[in-house]
Amino acid sequence: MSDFQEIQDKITLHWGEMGNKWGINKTMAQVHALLFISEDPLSAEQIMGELQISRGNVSMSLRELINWGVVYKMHVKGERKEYFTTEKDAWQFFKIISRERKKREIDPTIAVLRDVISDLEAANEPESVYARQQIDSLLELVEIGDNLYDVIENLNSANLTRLVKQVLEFSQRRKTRAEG
Amino acid sequence: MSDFQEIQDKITLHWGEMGNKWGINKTMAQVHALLFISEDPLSAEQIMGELQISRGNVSMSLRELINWGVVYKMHVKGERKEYFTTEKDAWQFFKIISRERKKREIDPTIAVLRDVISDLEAANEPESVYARQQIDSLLELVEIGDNLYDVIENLNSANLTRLVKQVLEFSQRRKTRAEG
DNA sequence: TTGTAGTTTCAGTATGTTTTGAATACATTT
DNA sequence: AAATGTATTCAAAACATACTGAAACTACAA
Repeated sequence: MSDFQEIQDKITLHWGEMGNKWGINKTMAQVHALLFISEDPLSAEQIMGELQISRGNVSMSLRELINWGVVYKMHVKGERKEYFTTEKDAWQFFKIISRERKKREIDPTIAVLRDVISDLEAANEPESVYARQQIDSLLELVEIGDNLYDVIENLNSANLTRLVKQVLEFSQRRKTRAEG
Repeated sequence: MSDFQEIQDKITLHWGEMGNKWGINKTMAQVHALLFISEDPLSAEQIMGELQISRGNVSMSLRELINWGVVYKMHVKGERKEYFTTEKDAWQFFKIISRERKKREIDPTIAVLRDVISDLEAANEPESVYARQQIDSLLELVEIGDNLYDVIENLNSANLTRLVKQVLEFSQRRKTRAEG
C-alpha cells in the first residue's frame, strides 16, 4: 500500500461525506472523486476494488453519473472491458452540479409557489392578502436564482473569472460607499 | 374549514417537501412557512394544531429556527404563553439560508480540500501530480463560492436588484459577442 | 458457443434521520 | 407551596434511504 493509495482513499472517503452534505449520494460522489483524480479511465472492476463497494452499487452509481453527463463510457481498443472516465474540467463539473440542483430545488419550488399564488388569487379572502404578499416576495427571489442559473449555464471558465471580479468590485464599491 | 385554511395546509405541506429538497428538515420548513404567511405571532399550541405535529417536534423545530435567527420568541402582554414570529423579509430569510448552507457545504469542503492538498504535497509521488492539479482546480471554484457568499452577506435588497441587473447584462453582452 | 464484463432487480440488512409521547423542568398564579 | 399552564428533553419507535449479495439477464469478442 503506497502513500498515494492512502491519500486516494482519504480523498474518496472525504469526498463521499462532502457529496452527502451537498445532497449527492455518497457512493456517487466517491466514484466521481476516484475518476476525477485518476489520469486514466478505470473499469467497473477497478472501481469496485478501490472503493470496496458492491458490483450493483458501482453499476447504479455509474449509470446515474452518466445520466448527469459527468461520466463517460470509453472503449479501449483491444480490450473487452469497458472503461469509465469523468469530465476533467472542474468548472464544467460545477455547471452540471448546478443544473441538477436547479432541477431538484429551484424548478419545483417555482412550480409550487405559482400554484399557491393562483389558489390565493382564486380564494380572494381577506386573510389571503398578507399570505399572497409574502409568497410573491419569495417567488421573486427564487426566480432570480433561476435567472442566475441561466447565466452560469452560458458562462465559460474565462468569463467566470471576469464576472466574479465584477461582482466583487460591485460589492466593494457599495461597502465603501456605505462606510464613507 | 375555510378556503383559506385549505390553502394554508397546502402551503405548509408543500413547503415541507421543498424544504426537504433544499436540505432543510421538513417540519422546520413547515413551521417556518406557517409563521411566514401568518400576519400575527402564533403560540406553540397553535402550531401543533395547524400542522398536526407533536409538542416535542414543535419545540425542537422552533429552537433550531431560533438558532438560525429566522424565528423570534415574543411575549404578548397579559398572556402566559410564548408567541413566535418569523423574519418577514424574504431577502433576509434567504441570506440566513445561504449562511447555513455555506456552513454546511462550503466551509467543510474547503477544509477537506486544503487538508488533502497538504497531504499530496507531502507525499510528493509521481501519481500525486495529476491528482493535485485536479484538487487545486476544485478548491479554486469552491473558494469563489466562499467569496460570493460574502457578497450576499453584505448585500441589501435594493443593491441585490442592481447587482442582478449587472450580472444579467454581463451575460447578455458575452452571449451576443459570441454570436456576432 | 463460450467466457467475460457489465446491468438490472430485489429481498434483506444496515444506517441515518425524524417524530412521537411521556417524563421532567420551569414559570406563574392563587 | 400547591396547582396549573407551558416548554423542554430524550429514549424509543417509525420512517426513509442506501448498500449488499445473489440471481437472472444482455452484449459482445474470441
